[in-house]
Amino acid sequence: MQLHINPSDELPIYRQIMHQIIDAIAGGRLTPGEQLPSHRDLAVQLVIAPLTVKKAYDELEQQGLIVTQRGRGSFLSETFPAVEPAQRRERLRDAAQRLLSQAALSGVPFEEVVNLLDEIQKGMER
Amino acid sequence: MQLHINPSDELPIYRQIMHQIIDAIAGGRLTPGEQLPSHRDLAVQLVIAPLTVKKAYDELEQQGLIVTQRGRGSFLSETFPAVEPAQRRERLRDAAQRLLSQAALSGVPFEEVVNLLDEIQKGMER
Amino acid sequence: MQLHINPSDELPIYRQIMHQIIDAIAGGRLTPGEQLPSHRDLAVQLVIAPLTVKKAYDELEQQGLIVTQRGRGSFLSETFPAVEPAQRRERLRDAAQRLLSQAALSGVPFEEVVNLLDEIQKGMER
Amino acid sequence: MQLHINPSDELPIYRQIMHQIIDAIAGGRLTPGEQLPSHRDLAVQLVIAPLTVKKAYDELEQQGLIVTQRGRGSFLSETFPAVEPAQRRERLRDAAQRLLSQAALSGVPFEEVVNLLDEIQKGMER
DNA sequence: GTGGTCTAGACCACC
DNA sequence: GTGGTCTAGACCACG
Repeated sequence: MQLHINPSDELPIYRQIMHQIIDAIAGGRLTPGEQLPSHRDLAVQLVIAPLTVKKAYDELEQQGLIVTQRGRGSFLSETFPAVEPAQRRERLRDAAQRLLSQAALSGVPFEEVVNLLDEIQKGMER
Repeated sequence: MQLHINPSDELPIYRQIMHQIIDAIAGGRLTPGEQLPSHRDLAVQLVIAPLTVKKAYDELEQQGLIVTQRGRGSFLSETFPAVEPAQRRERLRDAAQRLLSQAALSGVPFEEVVNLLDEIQKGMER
Repeated sequence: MQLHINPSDELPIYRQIMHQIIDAIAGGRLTPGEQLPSHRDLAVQLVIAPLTVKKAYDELEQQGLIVTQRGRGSFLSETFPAVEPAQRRERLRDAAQRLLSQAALSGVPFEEVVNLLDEIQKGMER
Repeated sequence: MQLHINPSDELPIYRQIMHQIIDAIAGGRLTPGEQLPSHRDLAVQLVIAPLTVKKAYDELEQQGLIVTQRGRGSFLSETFPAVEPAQRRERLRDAAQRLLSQAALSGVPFEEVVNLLDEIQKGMER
């Protein structure tokens, strides 16, 4: 798994890590049960402090996406957490709303947004 | 214009205000040239510090979305700024990526996402 | 609110803090909406690193017991999170099981355990 | 004797083993003088490292709950050690405190806790 | 003044 | 080797 972080991004580093792992799961590039790199290794690879990676792992664990075993390592959950359907729908609507606002403000027509999504979707299935 | 802010949201209050104004523009609920409430009035309405509203207005002005005239008030720009096409595309792709990841993780199929967007789009055109 | 921590306890300091706050809520010594001391102040009071207190607050926030607002402080939630009844019952049974095992092994008769609980219960209602 | 361990529990595996053996003694499912499975056999059964089981046995031996005879195996003590009454009382009070806090936070009334204990107690006497 | 993030490094417990 | 905790201190963003 190859992660890229940008220290000068507005988003905190630990959240960038979280997002990329979440995206990798969603895109099927990480499979359930798979072992993640140790937080120390990943820290070396990304040239950041180990605690920063650990914080990302900790939050993912609290969300139920990964499981950590002392002395063994961190692993992707076998079963992902069930989300309240109502809340899920609500959140998705928010995100969709935001996407369309941004597109409209940038002058990108609705059709192009759908095309863009199609394109990304195909990339994620790879 | 009715705004809703959530002080315990991760997003800073001033950014919540910015987003909602931007969304209102994108959705056509605010029209070019229209006058915005004074930052003091809006602060009273939202029960927050006036400085916080002012910061939101300041940033929007810097982005060229609103124009402030001393002694008269703040107004929506008549002409919205051209955004760097490459950057615009990049940002939109990020937002789209995030939307699809979220959907995939929640188990919402791609088709439903497109349906959701369709639905929202129709609401915004109203 | 007076907290006492024991650095040489087996339980991590941040968990000792969590437990004591949870106990204070359960015992009604902290009321919904009440502001907690800033994590820096509490750190000074307990003579530990601020990050350690912050970690306790962070975990409590993720559990929905407290709410944090940037620049304002941390507050007890107005509404405590609803726990899955099944899971709640399960956990309580575990804890009860452990208590009785411990008592039996120490040779404390069942009646005395109930007396002890009575006594503590009265203390918590104060 | 059937043990169940959970590698992703916060409690170390060796302590999980200790607790379950202690609980089995307290509940009368293990009788004084009885032979325990060899640490290797138990390790195979639980699919964990033999060293981990050995550590549990070692600690139990140090506490005087089991006796190990070289070449013969490990056995439950015939006489359980006397625990410092003050310390015993202190520990029990802690556990009871925690139980009541948990119940109060979950909205379980005191009477139900006592009922739950009654129920378990009857199960243990079996 | 508040919380939010990050660092560099230490020490421990576990497997 | 792994994760778990804690420190002391820095810098930033927010209200």
